[in-house]
Formats: sequence, C-alpha cells, structure tokens
Amino acid sequence: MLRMSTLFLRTLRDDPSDASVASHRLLVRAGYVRPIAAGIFSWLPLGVIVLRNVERIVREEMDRAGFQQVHFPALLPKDPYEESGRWDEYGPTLFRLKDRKGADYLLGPTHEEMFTLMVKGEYSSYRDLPLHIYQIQTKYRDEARPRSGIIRGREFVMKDSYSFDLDDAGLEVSYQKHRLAYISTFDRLGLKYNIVSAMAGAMGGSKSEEFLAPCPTGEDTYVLCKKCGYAANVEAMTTVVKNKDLETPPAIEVLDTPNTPTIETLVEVMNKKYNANIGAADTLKNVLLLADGEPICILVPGDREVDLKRVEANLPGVKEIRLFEDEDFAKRKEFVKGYVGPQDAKKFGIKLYADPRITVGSHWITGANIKDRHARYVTHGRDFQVDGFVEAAEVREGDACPNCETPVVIDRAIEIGHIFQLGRKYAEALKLTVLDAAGKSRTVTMGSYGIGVTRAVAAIAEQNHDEIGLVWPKEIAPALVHIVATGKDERPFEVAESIAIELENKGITVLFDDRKEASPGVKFKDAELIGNPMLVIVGKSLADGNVEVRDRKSGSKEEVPVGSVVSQLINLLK
RNA sequence: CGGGGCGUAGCGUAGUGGCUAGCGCGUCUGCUUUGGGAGCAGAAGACCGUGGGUUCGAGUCCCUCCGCCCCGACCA
Repeated sequence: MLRMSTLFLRTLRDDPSDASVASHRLLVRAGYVRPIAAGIFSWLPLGVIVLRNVERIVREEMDRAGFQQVHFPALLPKDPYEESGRWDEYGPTLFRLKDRKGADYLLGPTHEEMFTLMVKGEYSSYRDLPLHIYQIQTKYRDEARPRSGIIRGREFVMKDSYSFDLDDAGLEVSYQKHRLAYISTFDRLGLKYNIVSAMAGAMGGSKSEEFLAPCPTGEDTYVLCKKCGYAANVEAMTTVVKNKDLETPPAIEVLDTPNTPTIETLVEVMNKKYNANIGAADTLKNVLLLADGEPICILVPGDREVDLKRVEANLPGVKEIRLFEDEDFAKRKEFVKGYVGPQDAKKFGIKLYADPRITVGSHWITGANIKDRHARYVTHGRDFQVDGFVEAAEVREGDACPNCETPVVIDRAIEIGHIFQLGRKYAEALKLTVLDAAGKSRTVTMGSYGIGVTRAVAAIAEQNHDEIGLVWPKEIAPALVHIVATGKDERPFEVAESIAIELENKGITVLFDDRKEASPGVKFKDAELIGNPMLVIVGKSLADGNVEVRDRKSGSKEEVPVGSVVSQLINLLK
C-alpha cells in the first residue's frame, strides 16, 4: 500500500513554465518525473510504478507470443557498429565516448548489431530457426532537437525485438506474429492507435508498419480515411490519378511572360495578358533537386508543393536529396530559375520524375527554359518523357483515398511502435549465416520490431487526461483505488485504513492519503492530479455509515455503505 | 544546424541604471482549522545561469559562453 504521508512525492500547484505538452506538464506537476537536462528525466516513485506497469504488459505479451527476453549492455564497444557501417552512418545522433585507454565506445541507440552477433555466436543451423528474441533497454540518441518532454527524449526505454528466419516466407510469418502481439499489447495499454503503412508498397522495399497513437501534440502526420479505414504515413500515401486533357493539344507555343518567376505571378499574367482563364493547377512546377549529388527534376502540378520526404522515401536507392540552391543554378546556366521546363531535359542531360498527376497525354503551361518566357501545350509523351513516376506532391486533407476515393483527413499522432521486415542488411554485414537442409550456407533474414516504452507512458498520458489531471487506464495507474480520509477525528482514518487493507488483500492496489495535516481540498486536488481510476472518500457521510466512491474518468459519484464498498469496487474495476 | 523566446529561492513570478532584490505557492515553528489547493503570527531559503565589459554605481545596458523551451531542418 502506498501512503501519501510517506510517499516521496511533491506535487506542484503551478504548471512548470517550460513544459508545453500535456503529458510533460502533468507528469511533472503530479510528481511522476523531474527534468534533468534536455530530453533527460528522472523518474520518481509514482513514475517508476507507471513505467514498470507498461514494461510488465509489454513483457507479458512478448512472452505470451513465445518470444524470449535477453539483455544487452547500454554501453557498447565500437567494433560491431564499425562493421555494420553505422559508426559512420549514424552521425552526430550517436552518443560516443572513450574509455581510459582511449578506446571508442557508444551508448546504444538501437541494438541490431548485438542481436545479430549474439545469434551468430550461438546458432548455425536452419533447424534453429525461426527465432524471436527481445530486450527492454535504455537507449541513447543525441537528438538534434529533443522535444515534447517524455515523447522524444535523448534517453528513453525501448522494447526492441528481432526475428530470424531462413527465407522471406518465414519472415512474413514472424512479422505477422509480431503484429498480433503488438495489437494485444497496445490494446492492454489502453491506447487508441492506428496501424499505418510506412512505406510505399508499389516502389518495392521492405514491408513496414507504424503503430500511431493519435493526439494533437504528436509529431507524426498521417492520412486517414474515415470511411474505409485506410491509414498511411504521408510518405506512403498513393495518389488516385484522374486523366485530364483527352483531346490532342496544339503544338508548343512560347509566350512572353515577363517577371513571372513564381506560379502565382505566372497565372496572373496568363490570365490578364493572354485571357487564358487558368489556375495554378494548370501549370507545371519543375523543381530541381540534387539526389546524391546528381541533378534531377521533379514535376508536380503548380498548385502543389514538392514534399521532399515523400520524394526521398519513394526514390529507390537515393540516400540524400536537397533543393537546388543559387550556387547550383550558377553552375548550371541552362537551368533558368523560375522558368524551368521539362521539354529540354534530354538536351540538358537531366532525369525527370513526375508526380502521378502528370499523366501521359496531359499538357501544361510551364517554363520555356528562357528568362521571362513560358510555354503552353507542353505535352507529356509528345514534348517530354519522364524517367519515372514518383509520389512527389504534398498530400492534402481532402485528397482521394486510394482504396475508396473518399476525401481523407490528415491527423497527428505519436509513433508508439514500428514493425518492419529488415531483411538481410545486418545479417550480411555481420555475416550471420546458417546451413540449410542441403548443407549450403544461407544468410538469415531478419525482422525488427520496436515499442517505445517511455514514449508509451507519455502517449497514454496525452490520450488520458483532462484539465485537472491525469486519468490512467486501470493496468497503468500507480494504484487502482485512491483513498482519501478527511476530518479531524481518528475514525475516518481507521475506516479508510481497514478498507485499504481489505482491498489490498483482494489484490486491488491502493494509494491511501493518510495525511492528517493536509486539508480536504488539497487531498482532492492531488487525487485528481495523480489520476488513479477510482477515488474513495471517507469523511462526512461516515455518520450515515457511507463513503463516497468516485470514478475519475466519468466524474460520477455514489454514496456506498462502508460494508459493501470493497465488493462494489471489485465489481467496478472488473 | 537556421529562426524565435527565456534564464531572479524547490515551483510560479515582480523588479524607469540608484537604499538591505519584492511577492504568491511550497518548506520550518507555534496556535487555530478539516468536504475543494484554509487562517493568524513568526522563520529559513537567492553567487539574479557564466565570464568579461561600460559606469561613481549593473538583476537592469553591451559582448562571450552555457543552459532551457518553441518553430523548422533532422530523426531504426
């Protein structure tokens, strides 16, 4: 039993000034956590209980699925990460340190290497597979910008698991097993979430899904169709293409369009000078990018921006892209900033990638590759050919759902879990092979699955609070029942204590506010702030042999005879 | 890393270049009070983030660095 009189806890009357999101604000105010440095927190007793509860549920569900727990150090030598290439790839996000001898170490940001090497060290036959192992470990990432309190810290607890299979079919089975285990985990955690496809299937690449907990302070945006349930990461959203311009357009016509470096000015001049009656959507925007140093051109309708994240996610094999800058234009004089068009791409030796909306046969008003001039009737397939289609244009609320064409909504969420088919990247780099039935050496294929444990605490807090405090789901709360004794006499305290003891004997956890010196108001405020599911008040109505039972979430109150309160609570908490 | 904001007691804050840095909450002592963050009296608690400068005089003005928060870039 937790007792407020001795609990190491100090609640704050005011919101901490540097906390803006609800979970951060309330977890600090209610005394669950304390900030130590940017993105680094200490956990106080109540916080530890909540964190352990989340951990326990995650562990129970992993174990139930037959996965086995292991534990790696957080402090790791450089070698495995050098071998996998991530010592260099990870960049400044990796916390690096040296020991007294000057040898390089790191604080693990994620443990693919260690899992791979551990399996390599123990297993060598296909008959040992499939294998699923997991750990719950503190991870370290020197984020460029930690934010939103617990949601994105530099130190955080994560459950990460890995599956090892001989072939793709096995990997798919392992993936589905994990997917089901995640569904039961997040259901038990009391989280609302959507399972969102995280990579465009059409473009190949590994299968990957994210578990997103919707909430306004989330930092991930995703697309949701309220009719058919389609949900996708913005990067993975696919475009429904409508054919336009079915009739054959006239030949290209080059027009004088002085001072029209932007779509907006172009539309204005076209309409005023040429009575064109067009909108931004009738123009073609040509955005020059450097993809791993090579210039490419992305075509999107003029009314849409290019979403660089979508381009990057959908251009296979490209590691880094960035926009052309003034100095790049200076080097390549053939590209006239503000007047770029696709019709000379071959001549310029540049690759074209078109958003799917730029259908073959469609014609556009676009740059003439000459300053102050634009061209119209520039037709895809006749006047230019593209090297490929790529999902490039920004996704907007109201765009058509790829399944049912209903307008989609765009929502924000916290990524609480991620499952994906890793493939052979690490197995290859670290040479994890087994002998198959024919005695031939085969590289193992892996799946990687993560749950942000500390982040889940924050997400639960985000989804379960009101103006006055936290409202924990049953399995997460520090205690199921919060008992407040009021009044000056001994009797309410004695009655409250006996109720508490009886509840604990029945397996119901209790936080008993047994403070004599605190006023009733203080106790009520603290109870609401801390947010246990049920509140029992022993005081005034004791004269009639009653106590008050309140539901934190609904706010409903009920007078219950002392004798039946325990059985009533057991009922309510079922 | 770019842009913005902010560093004054445990928390929230006030402080035209001029006395001993003020207030609320919390903490401690005593009395009083017990169904909505009680009342009275008293007390402790501050290197005003750091270093430098301007000035007769700096919490206040200037510069450096550090830290924190927000937006963006970034983020298995």
